[in-house]
Formats: sequence, structure tokens, C-alpha cells
Amino acid sequence: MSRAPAPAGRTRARRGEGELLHTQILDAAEQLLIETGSEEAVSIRRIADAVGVTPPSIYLHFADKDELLFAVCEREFEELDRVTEQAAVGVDDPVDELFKRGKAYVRFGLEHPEQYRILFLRGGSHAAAASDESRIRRASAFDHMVDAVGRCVTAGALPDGTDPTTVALELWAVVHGLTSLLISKPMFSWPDADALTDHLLMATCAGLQAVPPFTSPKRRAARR
Amino acid sequence: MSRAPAPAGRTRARRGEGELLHTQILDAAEQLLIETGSEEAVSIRRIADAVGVTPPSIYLHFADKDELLFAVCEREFEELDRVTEQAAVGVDDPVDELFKRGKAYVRFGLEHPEQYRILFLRGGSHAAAASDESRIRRASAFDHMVDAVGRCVTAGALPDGTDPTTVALELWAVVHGLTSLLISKPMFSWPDADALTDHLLMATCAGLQAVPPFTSPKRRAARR
DNA sequence: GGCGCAGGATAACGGCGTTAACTTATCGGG
DNA sequence: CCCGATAAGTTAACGCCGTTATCCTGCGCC
Repeated sequence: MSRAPAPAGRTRARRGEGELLHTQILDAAEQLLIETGSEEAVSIRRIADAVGVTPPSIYLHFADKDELLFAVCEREFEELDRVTEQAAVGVDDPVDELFKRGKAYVRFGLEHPEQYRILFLRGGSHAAAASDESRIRRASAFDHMVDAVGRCVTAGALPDGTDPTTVALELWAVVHGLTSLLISKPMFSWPDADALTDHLLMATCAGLQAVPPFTSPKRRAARR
Repeated sequence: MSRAPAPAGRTRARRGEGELLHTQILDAAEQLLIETGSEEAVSIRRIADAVGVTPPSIYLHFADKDELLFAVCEREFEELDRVTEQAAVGVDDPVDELFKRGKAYVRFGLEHPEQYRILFLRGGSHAAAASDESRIRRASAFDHMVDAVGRCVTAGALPDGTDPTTVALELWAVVHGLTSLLISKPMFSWPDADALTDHLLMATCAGLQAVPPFTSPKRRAARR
């Protein structure tokens, strides 16, 4: 695993093309992350070597390592949105659409475990600031899920008074729980992931139809 | 935040009492993890300083840092079992018991976020080998959950033919999904965590009662 | 043709996990 | 009573890491 001594072919970018290195860095980091399958194996120095540049040059384009890794995964997860959208095309039954989206989500997470870990299983430092609501929403996969839940409500498949955002959060929690457990406990003797996702989503949807919608406890016990 | 220059009071253990340092290391690591709330801030050197010993001495008692951190959290999560067991005492309705256990799980995770992250949100290297099924089961909180689901089945609250282990996995995924999202996306504008847990667990349980039990897809489509 | 500045490179700092080799105190046995 | 074996550490060092301050260099415009 000796660090490759750089492609050596790189020549310095021309005047306006500093942005070029930016995407080259992202590409190299992404490939390293996929090849090694481990975040800690992706070091600034390794990325720099892969691009054919010295480590400090990275900092001309990214504030720090966290931002770089997050940018890699943000790019990767634009594909998550594409995949889940793709899974929903041509599906008429809005509840079935929830299934399809959920299954596509789990499948995608299992196919990109290390990126999934970085995006969703961290918290520290500025990563927390970088993963705030605005960025999650800009990824838009979540918003699309909210819309799909909304269609279930208007179709009468979910009770009146249901808040689509809350239900989307709940469904997100379900598929995220499955995905992250499957990723981080691979030694566990799991049933078939796809069938399990199916069953749990079916149960959850059936349950959400049967129980009264979520209400915030704001005044359920007025002021303690 | 200058590293404390060691309590300086420590004197070398006597002949048979090498194990003493073992628990002192665990104590110091646990306290550092709680104080700083971040895994990366807990370094071997800091732990050694806190105990009043030099870094290599740690390796007389732990193979590497992963094993140390995991040991810390394993200890912490024996308390998870205690807490969830406590939440279940005196609860007659077996389905209500599932609720109580789930809520206690989420609450515990939110109160010990960094330990939760280490135990459940990693995967790399030997950590994967260290978190295999046998160790999860020895933590026994999961086994207790399986038993609780079993009681629901025998009480008729869950359909005949239900596999308690599968349902326990599903419920685990639900509470784990909520917990880990709440931990790693704190900036998101969440509804009240307790009420959300309540609602999602209620829906999931209602759904599990309503839909047919999980069946493995072994021959659902014989050989592709 | 020279000069400003974008696009890098060099060198270094402090911290990290880990290892090899050495030291020291304790304790059972002669 | 002392002595050597050995448990319980220490010292010194290696190679990696992220990051910063500083310096260089050649493209493109006047």
C-alpha cells in the first residue's frame, strides 16, 4: 500500500483555472474513499499525492479536512436524490411510492457505506455546523420525501391532520436506522435486508394510517 | 485546556495488582470522553496524563485504542441494559413494555451521545470484529428486548408466527434511527424527542400487529 | 519587457498511535 | 538476609497526521 509517487504529469493550472484543482481534489478523495472504504485512510497527504500536488495546496481550495470530506459526500448524495427520485417514477399508489423510496434509500446506503457514515453518522466540530437543516434540505432528497408523504395525505392514505414533515422524519428514522445498523453491525446475522426493509416499512405505514397523527406536547401538560 | 500535569500521586502497583491500572485507565478515559464529548479529544497521551502514567503503559493493558474505547463503552452500556430493564418493571401490558423500553433507549442515547456514537456508529478495522453478534448479545439489552417481544406474541398482541428476534431487530432499528439522527443532526428543527418516539413506536407496534409477520424471501422467487 | 498576482512549493510545528529497549521495585526461595 | 526473576512500569524514537507561515514562479496584461 505504498503511497503512489504521484502521476507526476500535472502541470500548474492557467490563470483563471484554479477551480480545476478543486474538482481534481474531490475526484481523488472520492476514489480513495471508495477504494479504501475507510475515512481514516483518506488523508490530506494521500489525496495530494494522488492529484500530484503538495499537501498545503489543498488548503487553497478547502478550509479543512472536514469540509473536503463533506463536499465529497454532498456530491455523492446528490446521486441519492437521483436514485430515490428514479425509484419513484411511474409509481401510482402514493404509499407504494414511500416503499420504493425507502428501499432505494437503504440500498443506496449499503452501496456507499463510508460516504453514508460521513454524511449521517458524525457530529463533531464544524461537521455539525456543516450538516444543519439548510444543507440537508438543499440535498433535497428529504424535501422530495416530504412531498411524497403529502401526496399520501391528500390521497387519503394517511389521516387528516397529518404533518408531512413529521411523518417524513419518522420514515427517515426508520430507513436510516436500518441502514446504519446494517452498515455498522455487518457481523450480525441479519435477515435479508430488502425483505426486512419491506416488512418494516409496510408495518410503519400501516401503523401511521391507524394511529392518530402526531401532536406536539406543547400544552399536553401545560407548563409542567 | 492545557493538559494537566498528572496527579503525580500515583505509585506503581504491587506485584499482583497490575489490574488496578486497567480500571484506572477505563475510569480516566470515560471521564475524558464525558467531559470533552468528543472521541478525537480522547487521546492515549491524555488518558495517560490523567492517570499519571506514561503513554506506552496503556499498551500493557489494552491492545490498541479501539479496544480501550470499546471497553469504556461496553461498560457504559451495561448501564443501558440496567436502564431499559428498570423502565420495564411493573409494566403489565407487554406492548406498553415495548414502549417503555424504546423510550428509555432513546433517552439513554441522548444522554450519552459520544458513547453511543462509538458503540453503534462505527465500523472500521477491528472495531467491526469487536462488535460482532456475541458481544452485542452479551450486552444482553438486545436479548431482553427479544424476550419482551416474545411476551407480546404469547399474549396475543402480535400475530402468531411472529419471529421475536426479527421484530426486536425492527424495533431496534426504529429507536436507533431516531436516536442517531437526533444525535448527529442536532441542528435540525426536531419535534419533541420523547413525543416523537412515542408516536413512532405506537405506529410501528400498531403496524406490526396489523400486517402479516415477516417471512424470509428464501423461496419467494425460487432461485432468481 | 517588466511586473502583479494566481497558483502553487518548502519547511516546519505540534500532536498522534505505537514499538523496541531499557529500568526499577517487589517478592518468593535459598 | 539477600538475591535474582519478573511484574510494572519508563525513555526514546518512528512515521504518520492536519495545519500554518513563508517563499517561489511563471502566466498574462500594460
